[in-house]
Amino acid sequence: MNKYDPNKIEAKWQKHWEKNKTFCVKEDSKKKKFYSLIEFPYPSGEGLHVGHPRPFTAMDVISRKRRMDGFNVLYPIGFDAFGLPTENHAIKTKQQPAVVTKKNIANFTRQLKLLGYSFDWDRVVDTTDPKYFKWTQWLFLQFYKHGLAYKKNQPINWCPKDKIGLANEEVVNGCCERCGTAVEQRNKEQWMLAITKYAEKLLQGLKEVDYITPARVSQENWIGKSEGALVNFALENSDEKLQVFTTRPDTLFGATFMAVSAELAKSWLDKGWKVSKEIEKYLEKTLSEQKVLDRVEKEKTGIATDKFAINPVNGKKIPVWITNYVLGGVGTGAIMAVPAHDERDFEFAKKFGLPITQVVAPYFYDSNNPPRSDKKTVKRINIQAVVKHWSEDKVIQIQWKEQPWKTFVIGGAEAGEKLEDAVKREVLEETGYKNIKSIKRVGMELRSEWFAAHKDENRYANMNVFEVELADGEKDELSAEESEKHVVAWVPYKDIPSFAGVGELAYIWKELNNKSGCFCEDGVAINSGEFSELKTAETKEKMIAWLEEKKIGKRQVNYKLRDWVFSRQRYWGEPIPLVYCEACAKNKRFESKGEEMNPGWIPVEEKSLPLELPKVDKYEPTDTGESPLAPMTDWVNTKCPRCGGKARRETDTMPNWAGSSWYFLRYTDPHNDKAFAGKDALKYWMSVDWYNGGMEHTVLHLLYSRFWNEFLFDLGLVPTSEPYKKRTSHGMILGPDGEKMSKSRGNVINPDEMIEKFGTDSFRTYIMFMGPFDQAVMWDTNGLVGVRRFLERVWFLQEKISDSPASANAISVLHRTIKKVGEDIDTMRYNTAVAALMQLTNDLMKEETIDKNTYKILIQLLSPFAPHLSEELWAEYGEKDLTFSAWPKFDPALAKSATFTLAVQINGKVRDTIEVDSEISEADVKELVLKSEKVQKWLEGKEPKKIIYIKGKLASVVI
RNA sequence: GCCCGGGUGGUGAAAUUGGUAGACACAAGAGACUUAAAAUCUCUCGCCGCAAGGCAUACCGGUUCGAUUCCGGUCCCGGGCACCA
Repeated sequence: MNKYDPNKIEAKWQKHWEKNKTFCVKEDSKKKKFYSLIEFPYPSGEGLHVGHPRPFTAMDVISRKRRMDGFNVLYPIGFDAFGLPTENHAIKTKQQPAVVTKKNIANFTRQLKLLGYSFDWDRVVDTTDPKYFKWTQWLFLQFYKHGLAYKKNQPINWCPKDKIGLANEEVVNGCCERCGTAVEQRNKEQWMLAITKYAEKLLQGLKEVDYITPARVSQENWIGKSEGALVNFALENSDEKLQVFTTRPDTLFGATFMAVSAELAKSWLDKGWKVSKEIEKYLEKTLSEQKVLDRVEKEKTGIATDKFAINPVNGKKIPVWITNYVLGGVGTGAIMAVPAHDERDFEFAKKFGLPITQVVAPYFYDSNNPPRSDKKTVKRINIQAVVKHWSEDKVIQIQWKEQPWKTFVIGGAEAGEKLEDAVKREVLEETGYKNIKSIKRVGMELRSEWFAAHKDENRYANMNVFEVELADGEKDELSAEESEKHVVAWVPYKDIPSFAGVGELAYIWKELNNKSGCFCEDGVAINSGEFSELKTAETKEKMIAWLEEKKIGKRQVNYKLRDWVFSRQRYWGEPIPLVYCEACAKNKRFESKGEEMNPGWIPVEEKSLPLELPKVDKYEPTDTGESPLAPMTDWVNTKCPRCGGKARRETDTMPNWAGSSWYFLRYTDPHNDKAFAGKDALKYWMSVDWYNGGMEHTVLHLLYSRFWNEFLFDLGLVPTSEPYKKRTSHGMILGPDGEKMSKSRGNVINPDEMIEKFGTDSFRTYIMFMGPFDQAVMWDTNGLVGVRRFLERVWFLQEKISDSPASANAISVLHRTIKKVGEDIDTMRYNTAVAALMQLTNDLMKEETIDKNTYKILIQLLSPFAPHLSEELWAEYGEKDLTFSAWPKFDPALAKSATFTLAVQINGKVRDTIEVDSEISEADVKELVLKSEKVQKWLEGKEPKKIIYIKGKLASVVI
């Protein structure tokens, strides 16, 4: 046997796969397809980062396993190569970005090939290749023609360092996502894509796909759908209305003031509203503060005005305030403030002494004693008292004798009785304590419903909770009647959450500790006229109906999602293929919706695509925010494709996200020059069966590419509305110090070095073994040593191969491993899959000899992780095409072992283990267990109460 | 603040319809082989204890014969969103 020499083996098989085009696929209607996708890398000058191989290897393992499962697998690769780092590097080194890109792609390709991935290298795409971006431009024109692209002058987020406009999504905490520089607001004409038109579709589409929860949730949050109502408030002494959007129309009765944004107030000023000097000053200050984009929560400020609004539901006059916490760009720029049920309004009302009116009561029903539909319901006013000890940190717990309840002091208020008096009376009656120091309300008035078994009726209570401090321990004897019903106990304050028997316990506990005084959840309407005692959902519906009937409001759906700023003022991106023609603007002869919306903007003719970038020496970004293409008059001045007259080109380029919004479609037919992809290819391969990528792309890239795909689906150009069936995400690989890898920290691991030292197979297997795939893991080169040892052992096992049949134990372990590895790969639990393979290998090492068949199955199971070593050994034993060999079949009968270790528990603790026959009967187990010396010892001659037998696992003796 | 994750040996981590906590690896220690080193192999390895046994899955309580797993509460860490009305 030769020594295991990974470098030699790996080079050999990589050449073999390349020469034979093993992983290049064609559409084959006879075979089921599987399309696995990774996010194509940005080919930076740094070369491959050790983070790349984690998702790449993971999906390679899946792809290789799917091939062995009989699927026709497409696993493509490409390069997302437009973008800032390359452009900046090119500027610095005085090269053409195209040249730099080419070099970087070559280096990435070399590195990726060293990793032995089963990519279809015939389908490589490069977003900067004119043959590719011809279709990116063509697709943009479809958006344009269908009226989904429009030009808009609006403040944009400008990064002064990168000299580039940013989409809202690219601004993080008021700073540039890429470089961290504080973002400024600038006015600029920008091309926009109307992604908001697809908000509902993008939201609904999430229901039919299998995305990991965080990915789905963050998309939902980003789309930010909220349903509610628009309500018009009449202004006193004016014909004007003040319109607000609210998601809580059910709280209308609780609106005690109006809050408007500074922007809205300013617009009133411009219309001639006369205000005091103070208000003028306040507006000026607030507006200038809001220009600075910082997302940190500010101290709430505000100023009262001379305006009053009329609350349409109760005719009450309520003041209009200008505030800084209502934003101009959100909703209508004004709100109705309901301080009892909105934290922000609450905070503001407290600060300025504005009235707070409760109109929603927290609602609870006791799930242990739910109201019964066959019993009558009695309405009552109730009180509960949390009675605190005069010197210790304890409260009274009433322990009921007839019911399993442990409650506070609880009772009813009699007709006309003041609630505080009821509290005093009940405390005296139920506990005997006489001297009360203070009584304070806890939380709000609430509603509670339960079945009162002792009275055989349902109770619907107007419940009021009080905190009662005793002055001292002086008390009366309890009446015989009371002491028969319950026991009075003092329990530690912190044990309150373990009380039982009241539905509202959690609410009381929260309010006791955090006296916010504001309730923002659903409940029951109170103090709301005809709507009182209705549940929140029902109140909303009825209120909207009422508003619509009275013509003072209507149902409204809002989305947080904003349209996509699609212009960039940089060189290294796809030119936007539009020209501006003044003559055509005047003629008003529009050939598409886009031209109607953007008069004078004429699409470049499709036959003249791609519109390439001019090759020039100087393409630095400008400080003015103008595109570097703008001064290139030779390129800019052109003929109008419509009228032949003078025209100039759009000088903005597309954002980085454009090319990556449809690359998965191009992979299905990458060389097509008649269409972005052929219908048959799309029909066969789409949609992507499994897409793995970084969490950082779950909002932007995922949303944008879904948007493009859904738009193309509506045009009938792609076969499915959702592009990805399944989406998963990998955790980050951290440096050996547990920090994010970065050059400045000096904790960067170079994959080339690792591969040279340990071999690709060890590297791949280690990356899969490191830890749970979806969690961040620390790099540890020592771990790589361990994996290399494992592969050495697999290699060494050849020595043990003989003609004698496999032992029963070996067969059993082998079959359990077949099951485990297959299942673990399918669910991305790679770390335990590798552990199982190690276990099997260790077990086989202990065998005298092993048979060839067992060894070959081990090789197959290992092959997705360590394909080179596996191919070499597979060939060694006279086989061909490991890639397409059938995945080993699990046989449950063979996986069974003859005996198992029975754990014997006594009162839940393991006291003994006995090796027993797998087919042992329950009766035999019980007999055997009782014979055990250890059990005898613990029993001390007594009879066990019972013996529980869990088949194949354990017996539990209860004493 | 809200929404997701997560908290288990010296380290990375295993363990799901509730059933032997620590699989698999790393590190460490002891030994074998060797002139020596590396490599390899064997053994030990949660904590306390000579042992019997006790204590251990962030913490407190509950349900259960039995809880890392289920329920209630508390604390801490990571990620995302953040005056969205």
